[in-house]
Amino acid sequence: MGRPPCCDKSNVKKGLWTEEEDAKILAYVAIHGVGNWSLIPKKAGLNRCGKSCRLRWTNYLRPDLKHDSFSPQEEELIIECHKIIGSRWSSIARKLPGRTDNDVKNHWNTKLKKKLMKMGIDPVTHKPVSQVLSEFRNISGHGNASFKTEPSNNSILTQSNSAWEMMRNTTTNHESYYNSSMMFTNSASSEFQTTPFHFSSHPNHLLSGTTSSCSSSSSSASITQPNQVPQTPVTNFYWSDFLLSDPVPQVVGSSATSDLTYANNEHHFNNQAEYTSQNIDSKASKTCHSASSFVDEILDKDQEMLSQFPQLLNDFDY
DNA sequence: AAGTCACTCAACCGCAGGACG
DNA sequence: GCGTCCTGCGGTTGAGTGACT
Repeated sequence: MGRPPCCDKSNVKKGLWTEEEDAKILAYVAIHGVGNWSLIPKKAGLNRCGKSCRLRWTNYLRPDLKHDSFSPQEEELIIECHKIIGSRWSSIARKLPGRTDNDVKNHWNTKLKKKLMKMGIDPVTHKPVSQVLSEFRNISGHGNASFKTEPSNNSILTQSNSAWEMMRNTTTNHESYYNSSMMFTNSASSEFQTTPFHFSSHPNHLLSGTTSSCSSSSSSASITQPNQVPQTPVTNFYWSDFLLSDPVPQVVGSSATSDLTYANNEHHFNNQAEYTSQNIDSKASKTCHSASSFVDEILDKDQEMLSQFPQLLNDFDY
């Protein structure tokens, strides 16, 4: 049976909105306010689905919306928020007054993702692509011929896409992978970490739109070059090493650690976003003591699974 | 000038969760 | 506890447009 449609699809108009339709919604909302969108089309004299009306209002007609392009500061905040909470566009949009989740999502998919990939940063893990590729070779055992090609400057995007696709294909449920990744501390995997990016200490350096910003990075932004072998050799594979290296920008000179509650604690995320924008060292001492044992348990399970199902590693077919 | 391609973004779709009776 | 309705959300689609051949 399934869920009944929200409206008679065959009798409602679809597609782009006309000025006249916009005017009808605006006029109705001005008098009655928003709410009960299923009734609004009828009351406002629109041949549209209520859901469509709500979307048009929230994404375009709302008076508090900005319609200009994203500023570098907004872009940096999106990237930082995405690093922390992933593709929770509505939460990210709440950090950007006048922007909708649809705006943020579109901007990420069309601009920011490509910018990061051009800079050699995997947009999913926010880690250097070379590191992701290097680690992935360890998943597949002793490497695979298709990934042994030497990356050139011209192949950064291709390499990035490869890394991205590998992550997607390897994870049966990408969202669960991502959510679980948010729950980890970096403490257990710090042995294999490269130096994290410091967004806040270098405003806009990520967003200059050129790869030169990457190559000219200072000591505080020591991202691994796309065509460069990671400085820290990866000798073993750990799932935890695929996870975000640090959900918050690391404070130089401190032992800032992450927190287990990022993914599920909006309040905490708000604090972190403010923290990010202000670059203050207020949470450096906030430590989660259960994190290591949690990661250890995951790793133990991982080893257990591999010992029981060794053929899993052989099943990858790239 | 015409055709093709790539990109952007508004809009759609289906699912999940909360409120309510 | 269950069903229905409404709203919010994230992923995806496709029309429009400009760049390129």
